[in-house]
Amino acid sequence: MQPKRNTWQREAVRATLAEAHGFVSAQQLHQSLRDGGSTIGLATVYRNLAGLVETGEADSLQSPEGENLFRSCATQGHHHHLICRSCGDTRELSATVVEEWTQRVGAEHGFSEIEHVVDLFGLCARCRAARSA
Amino acid sequence: MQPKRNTWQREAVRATLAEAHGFVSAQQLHQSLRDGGSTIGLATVYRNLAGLVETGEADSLQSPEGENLFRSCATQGHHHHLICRSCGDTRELSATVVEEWTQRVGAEHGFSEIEHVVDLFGLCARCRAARSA
DNA sequence: CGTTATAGTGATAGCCGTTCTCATTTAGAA
DNA sequence: TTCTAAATGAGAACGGCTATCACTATAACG
Repeated sequence: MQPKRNTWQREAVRATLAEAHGFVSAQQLHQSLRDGGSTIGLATVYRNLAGLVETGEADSLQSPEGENLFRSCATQGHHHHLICRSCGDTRELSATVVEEWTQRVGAEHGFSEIEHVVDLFGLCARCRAARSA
Repeated sequence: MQPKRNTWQREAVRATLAEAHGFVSAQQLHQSLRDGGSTIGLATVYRNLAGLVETGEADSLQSPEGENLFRSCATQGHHHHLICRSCGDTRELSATVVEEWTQRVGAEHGFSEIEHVVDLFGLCARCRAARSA
């Protein structure tokens, strides 16, 4: 276990991430902080985000454009997301079915160290209503 | 409909992609072509790959590292992939379990038009053996 | 308290995949 | 053959991210 010091930068990243409504990019987060008067560096934002992901305090996923997005995580442990492609609203999902399936399929093909990307994008009820209005 | 001309470059990309065993990056494909004596440019490889994806002749997905990978598509219609992160060898999967799960979860949360990204990355038997040797 | 070792920081350079630019080439129609 | 614009290719540019390294400040210890 590496030593971890408490810095105001780490806390600032944590706080700003928590304030964000959905998934945010590291750069957006950095900009928010700078806009708020912080002198925090971009590299530090990246480092702390990576740290938060490692400890399970934050989630990360790739946007379809290949950018890494982050979100402060409510649920501990492994889980997936259902994301509204219109408003970005996110639901956290746990999916035993999927976990079992990945393991089984991996084993059947002789693959090990299975990593899986399972994210659902859809249109939430509110956005669907708004669109048809 | 935009005009499409037939160039030897397009055909070369198609052919080399078909020869590849699994998912390949644009850069790898370009390198293969150059190694084979072709004078094709990198930008052209990118352009033609994008074109093939658009017409459904090729699949594309993001690796966990954020790189775009391409593959000439055997199965028509919706399917998933199990990909060796070392050699790129790929198995196409159909997964009724997963399809059902996505629909159910979407409905439970009032989401519609569910799109899902489900791709598995692992280490195939051959690469695992090679690594421990 | 003050001292001190070192984890953490921040500016910036660098890396890597991808896209853009633009002069040149060439497919395909006339 | 002639013509025109789609397509090409070399390299510049771009954007996200990581590495570097001198400096700062946390927190353990005296």
